[in-house]
Amino acid sequence: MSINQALAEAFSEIAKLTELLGGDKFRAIAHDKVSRIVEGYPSDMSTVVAAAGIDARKKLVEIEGIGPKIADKIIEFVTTGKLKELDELRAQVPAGLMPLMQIPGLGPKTLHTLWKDGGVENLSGLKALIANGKILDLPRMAAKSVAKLKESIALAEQGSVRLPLGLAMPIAEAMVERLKKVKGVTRAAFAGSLRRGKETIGDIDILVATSDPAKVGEEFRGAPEVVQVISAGETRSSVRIAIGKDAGRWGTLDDNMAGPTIQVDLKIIPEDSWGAAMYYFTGSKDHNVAVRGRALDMGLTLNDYGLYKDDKKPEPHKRGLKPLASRTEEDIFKALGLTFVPPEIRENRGELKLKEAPRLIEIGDIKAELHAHTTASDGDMSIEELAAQAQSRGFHTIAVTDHSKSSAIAGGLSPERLVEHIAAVRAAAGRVKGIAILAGSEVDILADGRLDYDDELLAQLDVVVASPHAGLSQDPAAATRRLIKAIENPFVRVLGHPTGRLINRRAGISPDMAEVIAAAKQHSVALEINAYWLRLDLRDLHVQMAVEAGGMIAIDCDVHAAADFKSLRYGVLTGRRGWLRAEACVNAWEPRRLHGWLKDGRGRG
DNA sequence: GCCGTTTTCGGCCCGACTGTTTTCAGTCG
Repeated sequence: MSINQALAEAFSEIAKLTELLGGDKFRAIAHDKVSRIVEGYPSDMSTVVAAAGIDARKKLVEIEGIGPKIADKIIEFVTTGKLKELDELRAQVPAGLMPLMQIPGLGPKTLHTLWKDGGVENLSGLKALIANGKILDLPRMAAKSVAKLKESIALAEQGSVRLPLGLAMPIAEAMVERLKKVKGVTRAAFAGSLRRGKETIGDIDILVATSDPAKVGEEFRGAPEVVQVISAGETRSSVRIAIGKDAGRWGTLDDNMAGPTIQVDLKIIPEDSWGAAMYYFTGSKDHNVAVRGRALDMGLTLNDYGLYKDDKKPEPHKRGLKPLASRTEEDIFKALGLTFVPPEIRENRGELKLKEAPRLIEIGDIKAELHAHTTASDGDMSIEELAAQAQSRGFHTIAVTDHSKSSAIAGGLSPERLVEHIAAVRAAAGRVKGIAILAGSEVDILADGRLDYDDELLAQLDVVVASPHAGLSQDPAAATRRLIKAIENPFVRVLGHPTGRLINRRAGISPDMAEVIAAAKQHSVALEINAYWLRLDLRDLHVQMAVEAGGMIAIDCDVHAAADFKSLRYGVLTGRRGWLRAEACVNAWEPRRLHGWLKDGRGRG
């Protein structure tokens, strides 16, 4: 786990413990906010502290949301690996109590009561209190609440993990399409972290504008995959749906891939408030809080119905007040004097200070695929089928990059077979017109950083994608050396799925990304965003680091079958989350520039 | 615990839904 991740978890735990102990709510919120800030911070906090030396405290306080006390805690954590405050808080709470906060509907107040008045110290204690009926003696605990709690416990015991983007997106799109067909519906769309393109999704938010809210609600809650109706109001409903078990290329989901259910929220939106609602429910939370703070500073108030003059009274939309903006997201940004920013970068990481709308990479910009497999290794298309698929997507270049010899399980090519394969690719390139077919290889980076073929063989290739496949549990320092050594090989142009992580399955290696990015820039190597939704590697934060450092990015689908080209959208979303522009993405370059760079490393304009 | 061209103290985003209540607390997003 990265230091930032560890810090984020520590601050989040402090927030939860503070709430549970009945401490200051806003103190808890402040820690929770810092948890998200640290988690999303592009450089390691240990690096920040070390680089600033004696000025570490001053440096940290410059980060919005971090004050002197939090700064000291960060310094304490990165220097000692511990937080005294956290240890003290933990000592006050039974260890078995904290996991109960995962139970939906069970918040800090209720848990506090269960603990102090009901004597509950862990899950079995809670179950016993329910079983013997004594839970009914506690305040605000009657039959319905208890029944709901029992149901929630059962769901929590099944475990839940965030759903990978590539599984959530098709589910949401299918639901939106179905709701669009309901009579009276004028608009339907998904919002939330899915719209922002996050790599994993906690729940799906669907917004609908309709003349018949009741009918949409019924349709939504009555869908065949619904396993639980959590709430059912006039304008909002929440359900849990079962998730299909098809996890794409790599077969059936294992238990860590996805919870058996995911929550889906439906919001019925007045047509006039569509933009305000989309903005509100797209988030992120921290972006929303920052924007609404700005609104308040301007004497305005923003909710999911619109932007209103602030008269210090709640629910302006119910009192007949006319909003200053509400119909489109653009209207709201404009009325607040902000530059419109697309959903993917609404994370309160500097986007609100932009003077000009960023032109981020789009799917239509991608004109080349540099990472694809054929039947020669573990793909299921021939060279020409692959080329035809790429051509049908309007690409000018497709690189054939089958596995190297060490990836035996993926049918990696021996040096002799690679020589034959190169000839086959060149022959196909001669026959197929209208697209450049390049001879390449996805070469394993061995654990010590050596490549799987020698340089004489690599020299015969048009494209070398170097990727780590095995030895993914090595320590960060070794991983950093490994990747940098591969980058330094003069024939390498793309570093494929740099960490080897698989979302919800394995962490992969944790190299010092700043060093890897600097080396890649120096040697004119592009870092890949592997678009396959299980990988999304580089991840968004590292893309942003690379972009800020002036590095190059490749977005590749790691094609094994024709359907894999559809992953491109997830790679592009990840790029956009990292503020990537077409200029820095080699797949968006014109043929001459791309091929020139592949040949001699000089492609940067 | 953080933050500040109305504030260095007193705020801190805002509303829907539920269940237990007779007017609201708790949870969630």
